[in-house]
Amino acid sequence: MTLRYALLGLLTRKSQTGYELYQTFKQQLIYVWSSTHSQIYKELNLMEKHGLITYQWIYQEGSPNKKQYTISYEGEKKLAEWIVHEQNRPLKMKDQFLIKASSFSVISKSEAIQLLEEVKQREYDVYLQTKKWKEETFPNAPSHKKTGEYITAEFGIRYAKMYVDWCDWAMEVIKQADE
Amino acid sequence: MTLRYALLGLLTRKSQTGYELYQTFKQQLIYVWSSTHSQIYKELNLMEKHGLITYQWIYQEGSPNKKQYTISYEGEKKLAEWIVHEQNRPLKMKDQFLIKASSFSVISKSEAIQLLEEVKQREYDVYLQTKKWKEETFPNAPSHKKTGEYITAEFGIRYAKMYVDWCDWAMEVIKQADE
DNA sequence: CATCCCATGTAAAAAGTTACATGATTTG
DNA sequence: CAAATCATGTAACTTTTTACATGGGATG
Repeated sequence: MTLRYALLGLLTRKSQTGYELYQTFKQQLIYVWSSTHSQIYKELNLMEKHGLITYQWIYQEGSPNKKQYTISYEGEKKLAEWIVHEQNRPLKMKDQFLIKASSFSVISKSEAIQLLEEVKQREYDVYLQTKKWKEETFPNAPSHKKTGEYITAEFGIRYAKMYVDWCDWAMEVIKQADE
Repeated sequence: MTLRYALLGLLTRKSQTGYELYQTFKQQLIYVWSSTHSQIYKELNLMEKHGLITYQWIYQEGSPNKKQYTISYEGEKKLAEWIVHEQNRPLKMKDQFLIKASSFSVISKSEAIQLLEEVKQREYDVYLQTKKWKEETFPNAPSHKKTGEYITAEFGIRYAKMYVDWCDWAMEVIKQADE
């Protein structure tokens, strides 16, 4: 059910298509919630049937037509209710690389360092990209209306930065460890 | 399949039961990989059938009997192979609270701050607990044999610390935001 | 006296992933 | 000329969650 509220939340920012919502998950919310386009399209159809959102077809020449979704009054009411009253659940992480890292003792030091180098690069790219987006989108701290977007962007930046720094630290630890 | 290798990795540290493995996921690996006991018991049974692990019953009086699993040579070989050659997948996060945070504009500033305060406390507890465990378990940087455990513990500490600091920052942002 | 801990499992339901499907336009 | 982007969807499959099941011992 959380996906439903994640989508409702994004639709309070502006009316948008399933495709755009998916892009936001991939680009701005990787450290918040992950989803796939097939899941999002399915959920949007259900949400529309439940009256939480409405849509209108936008006809385009050249590009495929698209469905622009708008949150309903009912949807906004349910969202606010959920945020305040739904019991908090612990986060769930699935980080394949950290599973590998937790077993670094079964591979060589040089192989471990190479894997860390690759992941560091990946996280550093995310860091730069998210930081750039946040600085362009919010040159100053925004009003309460945009706080949600602002603070989650900052979370992403801090997460990626923490990951990069940890990679550097871990490589040093491995280099200096006794065999 | 990643759960399988996560379990194999933990079994390289020492022979242990499904129950103990589940405790480790809950306590030491919350920011790495999450799983449930039902999934772990099922996977261990499959892994045993595939010859990746073996087990022996340990009979106990008073407490229920338990199955102690040990990684096989085959299992260790498959694990090392997987770590080096399995293609890296991007991490997948499911953080219900950050979904709520991303929609803070639909609730009041005071409600948002209360939610942040609760989550901050939760993360701070994890921070203290993980830090204590790491300092007790590794008074000094360990040899390569224990690097995996050491660096993932450090990751957990840094993650929880980052989360706590971000909560403080976010509360300030919300307090100072225009309505 | 209720709840938690230990310890293992099964079964049903929900959520999530991957592959298939279409097709014009743009980019390298 | 291959691949990526835009745009939506379905179907099969895998993974994950939740509930059910058992039962003694310890804790509050």
